[in-house]
Amino acid sequence: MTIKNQKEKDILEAAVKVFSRNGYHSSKMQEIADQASVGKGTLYEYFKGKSHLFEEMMVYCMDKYIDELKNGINKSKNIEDILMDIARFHGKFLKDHLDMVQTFMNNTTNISDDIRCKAFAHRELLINTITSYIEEAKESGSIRKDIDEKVCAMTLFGTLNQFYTNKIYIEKEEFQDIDPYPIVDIILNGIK
Amino acid sequence: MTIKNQKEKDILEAAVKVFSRNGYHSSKMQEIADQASVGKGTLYEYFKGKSHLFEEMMVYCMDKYIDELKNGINKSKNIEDILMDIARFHGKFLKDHLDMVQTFMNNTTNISDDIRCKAFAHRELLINTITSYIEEAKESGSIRKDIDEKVCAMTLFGTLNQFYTNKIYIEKEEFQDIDPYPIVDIILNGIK
Amino acid sequence: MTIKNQKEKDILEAAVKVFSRNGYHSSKMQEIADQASVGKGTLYEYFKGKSHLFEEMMVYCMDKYIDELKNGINKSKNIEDILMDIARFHGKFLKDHLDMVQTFMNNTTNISDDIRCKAFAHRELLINTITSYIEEAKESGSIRKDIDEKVCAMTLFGTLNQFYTNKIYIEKEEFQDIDPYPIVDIILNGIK
Amino acid sequence: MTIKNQKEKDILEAAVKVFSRNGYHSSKMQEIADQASVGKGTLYEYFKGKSHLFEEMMVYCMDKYIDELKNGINKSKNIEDILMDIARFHGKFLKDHLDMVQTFMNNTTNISDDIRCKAFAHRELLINTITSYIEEAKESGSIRKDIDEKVCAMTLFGTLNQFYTNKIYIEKEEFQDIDPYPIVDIILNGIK
DNA sequence: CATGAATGAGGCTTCATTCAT
DNA sequence: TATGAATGAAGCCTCATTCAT
Repeated sequence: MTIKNQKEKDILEAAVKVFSRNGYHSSKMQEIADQASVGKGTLYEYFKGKSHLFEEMMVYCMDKYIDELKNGINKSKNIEDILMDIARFHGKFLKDHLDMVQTFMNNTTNISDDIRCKAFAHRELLINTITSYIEEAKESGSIRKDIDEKVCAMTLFGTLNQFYTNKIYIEKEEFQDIDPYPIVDIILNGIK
Repeated sequence: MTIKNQKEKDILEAAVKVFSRNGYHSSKMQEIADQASVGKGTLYEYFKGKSHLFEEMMVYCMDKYIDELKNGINKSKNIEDILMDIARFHGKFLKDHLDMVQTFMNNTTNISDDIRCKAFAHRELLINTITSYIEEAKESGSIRKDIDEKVCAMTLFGTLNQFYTNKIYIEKEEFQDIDPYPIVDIILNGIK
Repeated sequence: MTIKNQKEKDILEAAVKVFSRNGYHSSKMQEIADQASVGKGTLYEYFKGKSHLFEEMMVYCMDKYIDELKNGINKSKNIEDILMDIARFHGKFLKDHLDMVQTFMNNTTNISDDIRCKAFAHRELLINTITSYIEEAKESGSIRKDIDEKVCAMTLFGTLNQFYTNKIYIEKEEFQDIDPYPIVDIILNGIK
Repeated sequence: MTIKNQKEKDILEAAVKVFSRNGYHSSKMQEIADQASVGKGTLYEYFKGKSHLFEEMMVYCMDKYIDELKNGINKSKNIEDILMDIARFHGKFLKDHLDMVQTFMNNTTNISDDIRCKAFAHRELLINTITSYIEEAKESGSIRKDIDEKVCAMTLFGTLNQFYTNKIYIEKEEFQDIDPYPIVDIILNGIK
């Protein structure tokens, strides 16, 4: 997907906001149109329908996440710094784009099989990006050889989501105040 | 919630199946009624409405999960065995009640604020149950004193979900074939 | 209609209360059953269905009204006393059976054509009863010979309803405090 | 309420027809849409829901009645002419807008308390308009000083409704053939 | 006789999508 | 290209009625 023009981007940003606020089914095309300051019909000039808009929004979010992740991580660092970077990046990304990420993370079930599949594929892509960092660290020798890098990425990713979701929704903490070190510590050193 | 009679249980089991298949919004009361082999009106004899049925189903799932978890874990074992037990239990529970757990794990966004809150509260309860196991292990000295047991529980829980979700939806593996040891290994020993 | 037994009467009295409170469509069979302290199914032992129960209730009310009217009016009195008697009786009947009369008066439109016709027929019967009093008074010479007794009855009846409805619903007056003399005065003496 | 455009008016006119035919509860939104030759959804573009449409229709009828009443009565006439004018107007209005008036007059019970209150308030407004005519006649000396003008208005109004309802539904007379003089005669001169 | 659990037809309402302007 | 008025399919829920006990 290439963003054709500013209006398409406006609609995507509006979609991110609205879908994030309400989830897929509770979001109305009218609300997205209002948020984007365009007419309802205009949405259909740029996107085939609601589910298409949702998918495009997911891709848009994904790209943004991965782009920013790539720019935010300094590969030369050691594994501990990399994990902390990823964790902090995840936190910062949540802080800046909370709505996007939450939408992306949570909208897996209450949508059609088709969209659900695409969502999983996107999530996979994201995990693969993290996996590649682990892989490099493994090759450089800073982590054990017998670690499956994908399992490791999933551990990190799943934990971060669980952790931040909890902090946000249950403990109502501010992002800047959340210290991801306990998680990184467990992943690095184990609990034993 | 106490289950008054068999029909109420039938409806709950049907609700679990249908909500799990389609998520909250895509599930139709008619479909749940069909699945339970009762008339549509009968649902309303037992539950005030769709959202009420969903909530009751969540509680029903939670209770089942926690009950079975408590029965499935032998507390006298060492921490490694406990983690493997929890992991295997999670896997077995997914195998037996895949639909329930997935519904419970994923329906967080596309629902009303009210239901979402309850869902988070239930998830919290579940994590607390796992936390208590970690706590005991910590007290018995089998894990480091500086570990936050809740962070540890979240790490385990988030990872297991991520891991199994991936195995099921992406890699299409059978539950009995999934070995959770790599995850337990990371959590126990770290990746370094 | 002859009232078979006490239970049938209980149901009719309950129907009067409930239909009066809520009108035809907002009254539920369950509520009538509760009010009569019988099971919902029992209603159908005595009445074919809701509309049948409504009709029977109307007849029951009508009979009660006419019976009480006949007993309450002393025919030997002069026309002024008769009109005041009818007015006061209407007032007292409203006081004692407000619910019945209001139901009877107002449920003309929001019901099926069939029931509506019966309601009109009942209303006609009621007006005819009043008409007969006017007729006697006309024959006894206490009112003008050129008065159409039915128009007179309708004037009285229509006015009383308008008057009492207004007092009850708009001015919230108590029945015993309502003096119908102004109406009787107008009908007797005119406004000129 | 200001009528925004022709379509809103079409819907209101359709609502008048349908509600009049069937009453509130037996009228279906689909039937109103069909009568107005619009889609069912269009009703909801103009009115929040069924009860809102009903209320707006009542106001629409009221305004129409009062407007036409004000234009149809020549205030300079004596009281007899005024009463005959009001009676004939009521008859003509019934002839032209039978459905509206009947709906307005009869839908008092089978509706929610909220709507019922509004209906009473509207009826009150209508009676007040008639009252004002009586008041003027009283001030001009053409009727007795001891007449309560509101009681008089209610007498006229209640009687006309009773009278015309009877003629239409029981005697099936045509409007143009109904002579309201007998009523006016009673009100003017009394029955004595 | 009496009951009330079970039923399903029917209606209000929502909202994604279309299309004339 | 941009719009938003119009649409109608679809779903939740109510409640009169039935019937097994």
